[in-house]
Amino acid sequence: MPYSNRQPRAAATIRDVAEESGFSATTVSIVLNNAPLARYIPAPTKNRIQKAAKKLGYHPNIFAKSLRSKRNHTVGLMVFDVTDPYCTLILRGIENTLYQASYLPILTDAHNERSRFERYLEMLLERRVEALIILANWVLIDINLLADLEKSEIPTVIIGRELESKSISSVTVDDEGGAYAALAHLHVLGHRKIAFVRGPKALMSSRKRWKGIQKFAQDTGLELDQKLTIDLPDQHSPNQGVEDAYKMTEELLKRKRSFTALMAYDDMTALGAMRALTKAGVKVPEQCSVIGFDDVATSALFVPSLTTVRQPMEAMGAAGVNVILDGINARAENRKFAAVQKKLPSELVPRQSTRTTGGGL
Amino acid sequence: MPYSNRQPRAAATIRDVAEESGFSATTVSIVLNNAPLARYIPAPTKNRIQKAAKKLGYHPNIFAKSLRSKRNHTVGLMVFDVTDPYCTLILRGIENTLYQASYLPILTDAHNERSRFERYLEMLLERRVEALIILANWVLIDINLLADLEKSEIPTVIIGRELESKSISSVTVDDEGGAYAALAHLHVLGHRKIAFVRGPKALMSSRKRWKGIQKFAQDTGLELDQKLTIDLPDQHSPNQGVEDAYKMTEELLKRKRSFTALMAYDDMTALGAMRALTKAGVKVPEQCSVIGFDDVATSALFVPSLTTVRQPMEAMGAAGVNVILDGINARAENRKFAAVQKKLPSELVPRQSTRTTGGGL
DNA sequence: TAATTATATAGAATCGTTTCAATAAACGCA
DNA sequence: TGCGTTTATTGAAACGATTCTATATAATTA
Repeated sequence: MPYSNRQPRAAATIRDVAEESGFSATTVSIVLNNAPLARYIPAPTKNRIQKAAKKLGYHPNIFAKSLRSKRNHTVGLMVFDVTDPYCTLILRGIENTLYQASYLPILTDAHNERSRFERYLEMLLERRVEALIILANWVLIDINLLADLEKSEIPTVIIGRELESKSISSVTVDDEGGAYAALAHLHVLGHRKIAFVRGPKALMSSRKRWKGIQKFAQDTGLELDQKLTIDLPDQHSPNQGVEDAYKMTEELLKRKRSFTALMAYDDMTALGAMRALTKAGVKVPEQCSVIGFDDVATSALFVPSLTTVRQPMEAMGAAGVNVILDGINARAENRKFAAVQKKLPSELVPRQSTRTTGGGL
Repeated sequence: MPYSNRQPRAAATIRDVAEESGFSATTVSIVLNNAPLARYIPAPTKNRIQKAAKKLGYHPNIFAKSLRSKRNHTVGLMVFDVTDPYCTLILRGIENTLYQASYLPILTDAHNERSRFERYLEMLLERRVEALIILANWVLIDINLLADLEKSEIPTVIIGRELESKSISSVTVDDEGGAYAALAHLHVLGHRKIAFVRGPKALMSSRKRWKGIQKFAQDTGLELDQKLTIDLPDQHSPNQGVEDAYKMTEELLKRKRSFTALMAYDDMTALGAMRALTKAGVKVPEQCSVIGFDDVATSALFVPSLTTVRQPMEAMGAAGVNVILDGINARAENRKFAAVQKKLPSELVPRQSTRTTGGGL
């Protein structure tokens, strides 16, 4: 019968099972939860109770259960923008790892808005989620926001952004190393005149990547030409990322300073840059190599496919979950638990958009 | 203080607020919930209670609350594959609409696996979500699965797939009309020899789109060349979609039968086809126009950008949520509520990948 | 044999709310 | 004045589980 006009006949309670099986609610509870005392209960009793439970289609009322036990096997998941392609694989990693631990996430999306973040945080805390996973794909986390999180007093991890916090864990990729490797890749291919479309200065990851670039330059004596470097605006948002990069690259081209390779802040930026180059008649990779960062899904599909530095997104999601799971367990056992800052290695993924500077322009 | 070694001092209860304010728990409850009886409570009393609640940082225990009221303002959200780019905007629409109604979704991802679907469904029902939203981006929903859903007896909507069910609602795009419009677009541009990479036969949307194509052919006398039609395999999965389409298009090209336009089942398929065409030396759109369906994020970024039929994804998500919200409300007021099948219009988005067959091959 | 201890089960308290039913004062009006 | 409302507030029951404490029998040990 459709739910439309069904009489919501009360679901079976533990007392129904007690009655059906001929034992008390206490015994039923002990058996069904396999509580410590269950070891004193003989098999026949257990069987009868289990049979009764099955017959009645008994499912413990989770509210009652949580009310007593103060646990609900639920974590809060706050994304700053689900439509950012950077999120999806991380989401997958999170979901998958939670699944294995029989936890379920409540999904919220801050839309990169401060007020929305706060409202959602409040909602999640009211629901007494056991932990918080923040997927900080973008800017915006200022110091106060961090304070909000710290006072929440439940295990919290931020994925995708480093943090100076004693109580909040984080999982990030090795931005510095990744950028270093990317530049090394271009260098090995013979590129010396390299343009950079840097990320917004406000972003920690942007600063780290630039640090990696500087380090490589220092290590090898490569000259970083100021005139070939341009920054994305600070109020840059991930979805207009391509658009912004397009404009910045046009800007760059106007300077009439030749380069044989372009390194972009991230894949979206690289895609925008490639578009601008193509539009300007510069062939990629024949006349100019392009390299990105992240390895979002689109990068592999593009023509030419984009050489990039892969963030191990699924692994990052998984690592984040494991961190908070540790936190939850520590808490349940009344142990101490210190926040951890994990940094995962990146991986260079060479594809079609980069090649040796042979004929070059 | 970090949560690591904090004494989890009990949160304030309604009785604490009662004591602090000098009224009974009953009165506090009435005031704080603005229950009907609150109209008899004078302002000064209300103020004192509210002040006390604020002072103690009182948040009602949601488990206790749900235990009594049997409501939890939570819906189950089952996605068949989050990594499918088709999902993201729908997710956004769902999230946004739920937010406005102060509902929160529990996110689950079936990974296109039957067993995982079942396990998650069970978990969601155990948590007594008030409704179910299924984001069926892909195949796999066989008849039994539908039965699973029907017996759940809570408002349920499937987004992205039509259904013959008296108790389950659905929200879909007008596949037939969309495909009709797409073909019309090609036709207007002068294309007559048109190749089709059709979706898996098992998919309802695939069948509908083909129906739209047939209808257009019939209406205009356009000839559909069997030799220019090829099907994606049934066990097609969204992420290998591009790969599959690539192979299928190569297959098609081997037939050595000329065509000036190619219509793909969806955007991913179109992207794969474009790649194969480019690889084979066929220029898009100069020598061959390509059109997709869906308008996933990547389509606008591609070079050339992909002409496609946009599904109003955010609107679909929103519509789905509104359907189940109606169901929830009907249920709360003990009204009847019939499942609805909504079909939203699509929109043609002309971009660079299609043009008139002027010089053509 | 008596005193323990292990086994098997149940009654009652508890978790923190909401809500039913009750009570008492103040008010309106015949 | 008296009686029915309206206003203002509360104690106690209920929601459905878990768990503490108690009890009775059986088995073991001194």
